[in-house]
Amino acid sequence: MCPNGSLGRGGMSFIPHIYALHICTSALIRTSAHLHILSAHPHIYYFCFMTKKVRVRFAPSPTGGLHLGGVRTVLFNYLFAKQHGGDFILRIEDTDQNRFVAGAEQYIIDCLNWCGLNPDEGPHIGGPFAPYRQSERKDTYRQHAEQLVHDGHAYYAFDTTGELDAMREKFKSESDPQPQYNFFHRNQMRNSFTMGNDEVRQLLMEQPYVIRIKMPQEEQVSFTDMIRGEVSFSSNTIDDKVLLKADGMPTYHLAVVVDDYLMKITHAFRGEEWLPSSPVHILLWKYLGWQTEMPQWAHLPLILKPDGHGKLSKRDGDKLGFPVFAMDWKDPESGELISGFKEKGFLPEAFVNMLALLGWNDGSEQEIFNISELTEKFSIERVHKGGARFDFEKAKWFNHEWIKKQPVQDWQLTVKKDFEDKGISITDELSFIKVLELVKDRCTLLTDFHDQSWFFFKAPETLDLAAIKPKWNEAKKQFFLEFEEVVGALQDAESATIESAFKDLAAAYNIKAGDLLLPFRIMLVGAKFGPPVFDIAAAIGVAQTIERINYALNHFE
RNA sequence: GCCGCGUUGGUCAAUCGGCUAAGACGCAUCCCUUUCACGGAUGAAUGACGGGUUCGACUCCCGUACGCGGUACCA
Repeated sequence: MCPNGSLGRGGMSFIPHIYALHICTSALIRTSAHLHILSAHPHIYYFCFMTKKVRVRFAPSPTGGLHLGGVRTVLFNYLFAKQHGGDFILRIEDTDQNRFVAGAEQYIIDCLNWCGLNPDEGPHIGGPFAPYRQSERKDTYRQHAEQLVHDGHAYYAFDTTGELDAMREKFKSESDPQPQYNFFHRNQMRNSFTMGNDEVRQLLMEQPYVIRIKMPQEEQVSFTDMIRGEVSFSSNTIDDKVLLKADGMPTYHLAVVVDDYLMKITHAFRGEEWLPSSPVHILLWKYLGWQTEMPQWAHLPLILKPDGHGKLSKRDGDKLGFPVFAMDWKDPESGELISGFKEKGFLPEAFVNMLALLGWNDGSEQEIFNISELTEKFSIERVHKGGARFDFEKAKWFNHEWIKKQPVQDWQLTVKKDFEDKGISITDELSFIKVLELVKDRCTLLTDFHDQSWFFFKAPETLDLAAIKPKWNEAKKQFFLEFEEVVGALQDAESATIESAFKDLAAAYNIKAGDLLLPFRIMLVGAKFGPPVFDIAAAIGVAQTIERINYALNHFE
């Protein structure tokens, strides 16, 4: 399956892309890291194979809650890693000190834990490539940025925000509404291209500066995306991105490349929003001299709003009545609470299953997958290119399927907690489980259990009198009065025993049992819903049944 | 504006040139159930548009339209 030592043929368009990674069975698989830069001049391209352990990472910035799309990115990373016996790393990209939000990192870790997608390495558990927080690796980035300057691939820039704005304003035109800091304009800015060495040295000590990548002119930067195939960009359309900010922190562009290299990442999966800046990253891999180690890229499709346009954002969720975060997130600044799937009543298995099927399927008709089936069947090349609209109804369907599928023991504690929060304390675990078992077919969310079964634990106070009043009469009243005695004298309180006693008595009264069933239900439940009445009567017991009949009889008049 | 990536029912989607175009969610009708559900059955509903290539195109190519993303000292 994984022949050793074979090399790719050289022709530019004949490079065999090694997609079928999943066919390899050993933990060590062959990966191809290749990059080809098509330039006007000598075609330079590299193509090499190496054997190494699969390592993937999820690299969120701790700026708030963990979004659906984020969890799906985690999932795909996780599945790919586990499928290949590789490692899944959590790396915190906290390079923007302005957007840092306290508690966000722990929240992300908690979400991953709830989903069962725990990393093998990360800031909370450490690992051989620690630290895993970029803010703690600050010095590393500068060193590489300086190296790029030294090699002529980057330069110092001293322009202030005001000067940048002025430049953009000055060159703005109909055909170029957003002028870029690039080969065309950089010669007119204040940077180490336009200034003498002495002046630069002087300024370096005196004022803040950034390091920018020097984007080449007229170069096609192409790479093979595991999902999209060949993707190509002209270097002309990309500006000289800032690599190192004035505060000494790297931007994402520098940090991902440096860390992916240092952490020996073999496959980099991220959202599609990164596709346009991928040439910057590819060039950086090349300029830093690491191209043979470059990971294989896969840009995941976005998850879109159910209606309207654009990608799903936290605002849509609460507006449309469904969560967009994995778990409840309370913004420490504003105090705003944004709801999560966990608290909404989702099973983590269902949440993960639903996410996996949003943009991926295994080609069969199967829709319900557990994590080990997903791990076995997942393949990155079957991930769709186009974005998927999120449909909360379908998400609920997944949850319902999982509620029916999972043993009650797995989630009863969650439901118990929900009951307690709603004022019902559970004392008898065993009968609680029986009740859950009885009503689970009619619950799509864990929070539905309360509404579907509270009457097992508490007598109804208000009764739906309108449902029985029109057909209520003295004969029925007499029936129930006598039924109280019959039930009290029963040998056992099994559902079937109660049922036959009920029907026998109905026959004796010459009333159709069907005409008595609804009143009985109203007596026990208060309304027209719930599992079969005799099951309810059996569950609440003889004494409680009699009590409820009595209470109702007093209210039916 | 420019650059990139997309486009099969309302939504998620199968299809790798042979289509009378799967399946699921949702919706409708019926059956089951003397409640509400579950379950079962049936039904309505799909290849953006225009050109090529081909015996044959949803599938390959080119345009157009539309959507999305990017165009920051944010990630």
